[in-house]
Amino acid sequence: METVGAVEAVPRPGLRERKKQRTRDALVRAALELFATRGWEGTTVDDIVAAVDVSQRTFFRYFASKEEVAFFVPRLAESRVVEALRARPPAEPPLEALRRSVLDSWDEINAAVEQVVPLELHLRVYRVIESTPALFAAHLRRSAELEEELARIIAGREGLDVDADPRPRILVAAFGGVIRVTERLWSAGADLSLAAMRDLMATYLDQVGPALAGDWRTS
Amino acid sequence: METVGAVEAVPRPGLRERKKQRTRDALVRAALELFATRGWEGTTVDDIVAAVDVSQRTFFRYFASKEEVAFFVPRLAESRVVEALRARPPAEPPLEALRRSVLDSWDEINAAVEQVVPLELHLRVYRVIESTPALFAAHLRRSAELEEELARIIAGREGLDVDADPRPRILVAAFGGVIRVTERLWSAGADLSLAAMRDLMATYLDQVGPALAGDWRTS
DNA sequence: AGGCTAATGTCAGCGACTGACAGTTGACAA
DNA sequence: TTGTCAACTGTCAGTCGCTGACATTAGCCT
Repeated sequence: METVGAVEAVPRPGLRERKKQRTRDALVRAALELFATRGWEGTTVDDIVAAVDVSQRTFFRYFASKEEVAFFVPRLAESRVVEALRARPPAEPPLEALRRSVLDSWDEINAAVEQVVPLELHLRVYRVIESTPALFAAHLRRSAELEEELARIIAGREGLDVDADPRPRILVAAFGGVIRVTERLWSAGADLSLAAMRDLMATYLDQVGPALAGDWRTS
Repeated sequence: METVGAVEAVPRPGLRERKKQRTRDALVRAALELFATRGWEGTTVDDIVAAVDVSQRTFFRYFASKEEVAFFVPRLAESRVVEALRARPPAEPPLEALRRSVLDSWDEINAAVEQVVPLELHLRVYRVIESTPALFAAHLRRSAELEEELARIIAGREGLDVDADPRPRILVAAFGGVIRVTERLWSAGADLSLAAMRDLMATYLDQVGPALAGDWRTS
C-alpha cells in the first residue's frame, strides 16, 4: 500500500524517522543503564532525559510511562514466542508445541535483544524488575496477557472455545509457572550461562506433566 | 503477656482502639464505594478522605497506598486459604489438599467479608480490579506471593526443597491458573451465584490433572 | 488534675504524568 | 530554492499520589 512498484517495503526511513529511532534507542539505553545501576526508585525520569538531553515531555511522547521503557526488551521476546507458536505444526500436542516454541526461538530472541542493548545489561535490569514490587507486578500482568494470547492459539489449534473449556488456560498457566520459576532462578544470582539456562528450562518443562499427577514421594 | 490473670486476651479494646477501628472501616467502605461507582482513576484520595472527613495524611497512615485499601477484602480471603492448607491431613495428595483448602473455606471467607463490607460491593470492586491494568497487576503480584507461600507449604508436606524441585511451584501455578480463570468468569458479568461459582471452581479443579496430559481431541 | 504518648492535622515538597501553547525542523510541492 | 504544511520538540502550569517535619489534639494512666 506504499509507493507503487516498490515491492521492498523498506526503501530508506528518511532523516526524520532515523532521528526518532536514534532518540528512542538513546532513551532506552540510558534508562536501562540507570535502572541497572541506581535501581528503579533511584532513577527519575529527569535523570533519564538529562542523560539524553531531551525534555521530559519528549520522553513521555515516546513512552507512556517510566515503566514502559523498562519492558522494552521483554517486549521483543514475547512477540517472537507468539510467532513461533503460530508456526508449530497443528498435529503437535499442545504442551510440546509450547515447549518447542520457547526453546526454538531462544537463540533468535537473544540475537534480537543484542541489537538494541547488551544482553548483560538486560540481565541486570531483569534483576531489578524481579526485585522491585511495582515492576514485578507489571511483569506479571504482561505475562498474563501473553499467556492469554497463547491460550487462545492453543484453543484454536485444538478446535476448542477458550471461554467454555478451561483446559487451554490451565495448561498455559502451568507452562507459565515453569517459565517464571526459571526466570526467578536466573535472576536469583546463580550465574548460569544462557545455554545452561535453556537446558534447565527444558528439564523443568519435562516435569510439567508428571508434576500434576500422582504421588511425588514414590519417585 | 497482657494483664496477669486475664486468660481472655480480648477484654475490651479501649476507646482509642475502637476509634481507630471505626476510622479504618469508614475509610475502607468509603473507598470501595467510590471505586465501584467512579472507578479507580475516577476517585482521588482526596475524595475518599472528604467522605470520611479526615486529612489525607491520616489516610496514608492507615494504608501505605491508595492501592492497599482496594485489596482490603482479598487480603482476608488469602489468609484463610493458607490456614486451611496448613490444617489439611499430610497424607492427602497435594492437588487434593489445595482443592479442599479453597472449597472448604469458601463459606467462612464470605462470612468474614460480609462483616466488613457487603459482598455485593466487593463484587463490584472486584470487577474494577480486573478491568484496571494497574490494579490487575497488583492483584497478580499478590496472587504470586500467595502461590509462593502455598508452594512452600506443599513442599513441606512432601518433604521437598522448593528451590531444588520445581514441581510444587508448577502444581500451584496450574492451580492458580484455575482460580484466575474462575475469578475472571465471575467478574466478566455472568451473574453467577456464589454457590454456582463454587461448583464451577470445583469442576475446573477436577480438570487440572487431565488438562496437562494427552490428547484433548479424543475426549 | 496533669503529664505522657499516640493519633491527627497542616504545610511544604518531590516525582510521575498531562494538556495547552509556542517554537523548530524535516518533508514535499511549486 | 523557497515556501508551506505537518511532525516533532520544548516550556509551563497544574493534578495526583505520596512523604517528612512539626505542631496540635485527645485518650490513657498515675
